[in-house]
Amino acid sequence: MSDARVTSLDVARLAGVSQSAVSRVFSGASASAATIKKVRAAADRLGYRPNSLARAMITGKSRMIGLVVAYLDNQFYPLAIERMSAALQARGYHILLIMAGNSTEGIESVMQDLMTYQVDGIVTASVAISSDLTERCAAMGIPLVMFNRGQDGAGLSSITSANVEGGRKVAEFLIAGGHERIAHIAGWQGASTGRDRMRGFLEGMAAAGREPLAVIDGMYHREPAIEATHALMERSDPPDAIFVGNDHMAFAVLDTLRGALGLSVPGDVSVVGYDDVPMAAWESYDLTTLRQPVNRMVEATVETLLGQIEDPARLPQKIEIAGSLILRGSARIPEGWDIT
Amino acid sequence: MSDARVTSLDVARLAGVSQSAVSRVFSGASASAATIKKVRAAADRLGYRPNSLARAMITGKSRMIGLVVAYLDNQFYPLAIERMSAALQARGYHILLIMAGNSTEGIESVMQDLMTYQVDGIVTASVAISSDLTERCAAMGIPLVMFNRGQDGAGLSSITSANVEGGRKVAEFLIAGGHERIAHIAGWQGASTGRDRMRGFLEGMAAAGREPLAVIDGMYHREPAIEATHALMERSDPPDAIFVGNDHMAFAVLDTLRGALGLSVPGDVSVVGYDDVPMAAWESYDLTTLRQPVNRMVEATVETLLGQIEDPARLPQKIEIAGSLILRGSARIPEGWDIT
DNA sequence: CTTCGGATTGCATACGTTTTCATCAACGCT
DNA sequence: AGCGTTGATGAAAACGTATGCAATCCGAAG
Repeated sequence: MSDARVTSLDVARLAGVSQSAVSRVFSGASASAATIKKVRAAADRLGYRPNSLARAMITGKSRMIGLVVAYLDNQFYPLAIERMSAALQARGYHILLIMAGNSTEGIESVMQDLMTYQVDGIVTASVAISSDLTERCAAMGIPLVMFNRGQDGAGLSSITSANVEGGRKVAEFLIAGGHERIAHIAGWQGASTGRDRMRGFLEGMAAAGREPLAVIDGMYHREPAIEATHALMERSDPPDAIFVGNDHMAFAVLDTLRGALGLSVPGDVSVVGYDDVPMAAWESYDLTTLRQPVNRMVEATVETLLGQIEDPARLPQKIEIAGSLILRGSARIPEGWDIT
Repeated sequence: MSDARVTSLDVARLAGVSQSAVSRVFSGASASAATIKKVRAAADRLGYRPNSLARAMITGKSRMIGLVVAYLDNQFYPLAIERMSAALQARGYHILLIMAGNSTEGIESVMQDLMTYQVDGIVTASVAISSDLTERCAAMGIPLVMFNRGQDGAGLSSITSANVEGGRKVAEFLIAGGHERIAHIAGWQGASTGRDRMRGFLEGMAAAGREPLAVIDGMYHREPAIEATHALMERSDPPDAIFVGNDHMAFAVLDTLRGALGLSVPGDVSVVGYDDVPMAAWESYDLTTLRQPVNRMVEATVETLLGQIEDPARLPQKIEIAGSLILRGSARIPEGWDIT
């Protein structure tokens, strides 16, 4: 009914109590049963809800979390956002979403923006930030955790899957499958995930005395991955297996192998991805891939972040979550492996 | 350096001016060149940035937009979010993101939450809301625009593609292609988009004196669409064309036809989708589909919303944006159509 | 009946900004 | 020189809430 915004003072007047009483009822402080009843009744009648911004001013806690995401092409991120949002909402937090592209200077200003909104914490997903910025966060007492990307600086938390181990598992799997010429279309080498997966892969190969046929940076994008596939298959000694740095690129590789090149998978080439996004299970792709456990990663992210918010003295953590290889139809399966 | 939060008063003291002067410099009000210089210098030294929440309290404008999204499985929504975020950021707005699932009572409370954060406006994407709630928004003077979903209530804005017309176009296309038994796996009939596309489709069929072989509600989800595909193809008179209510379901239909059923597309069955998400252009699917122009829809959404924010007297609008049929390989193309 | 203690309550202040208002200096014009 | 005009500036109020502090109330214990 009322056009104007209704404040705690309006409620107080209608209920015949002081403004502080109203505040106490809604902030859960102690109040007599009688007041609570009167206040609730008046509030319901006026449709009153406390102003979160005013509340944030006084308490110093906005209950908002800044979420900085580079892009959403890769299905992994929408999924992660969905889960993260649910987890945070369940704990009474809200998400201030920022899309950052991948320009470093853009990030800088955007993060500053976030801070002016007094967010209680920041999650960056697949985004690299300058150490200057992390220090600034630390100085302002804003906890920061990097999701799915590590960084060397000491003072910050990160949650990733066990990328090195994952890369190694893939190498072992492909070697066990009897592949002779194994290539790698790597994740973007500017990101720790891409580098770590590659490192693990190379270690796994080396441990068996093997070397990759070739390694090409696919930049985590579709087009470069397609080009890389062509480049690999045009060689005189084309690979009989390709490990691709993430599922998003692996789909492009599969499309190219089967479509433009008319090859059979896994008959001519085995393909293994990384992530296990839902689409990897779709019949058209049926992609063998190393699963990143989104749920557990999100859970850890939220836990770490809120932990640091509630207890600022808590030290930053770097958590790695192990994932397992999901066997599907895009890669030859070694004897006996499917029983595992 | 400083652990504490730095306020305009700190800057004022360092610059040797009053707090109001600092405020004026940062809010763009008039000030002498001398003061501006002093204030800027002091602010830079302290790393001062105005507190957006305090600013919001006083101006009554938080420069935050609430974005309520049901789910992100369908690639159309991540894409839309990405665009919308960019457009809003460019105009100095920020996004408060809420995931709402599809439970009606969940929406209710979540929207209330949004309002306590004093958002300047709300965009709902693919979400239905009670008329009670729209009234409450109106009463609080919070503009609301529904993205990709219409609703009959008079007082609210919505941006959709021209769904009826789109459905009709698909019908005409499939009829022109000489298909004899045309079926429809419809979008969720609880949503206006699903109903409108179906209505247009039926109108188009009727205009040619035809009737659909069958119509099944696919709920906009993958599983129901797969079941519907099986149900259709098990008939004694299976369809030779299927119009699917959106791309997300169409991918499931294609997977099922080609995979489990071993059929050829478009040899045995033509398939047409709706949305034209990027994935529709991928080689594996190569889906003929009716394009929803995301960019223009987002542009219109932002325009409408900000228009209403700046001028509250502006009337709500229902905007429909026409899309065109994108011809690809999943449906037989009528003689001469590809030249269009 | 008095006194003590704990639970409630109201008053006033604080949070960090924008904005109105009055003051003041400077300046051009008659 | 006097006067009005303009532009800059500081003091103070306001936004809507939480909370420390003092006052008050109530019942129970003595």
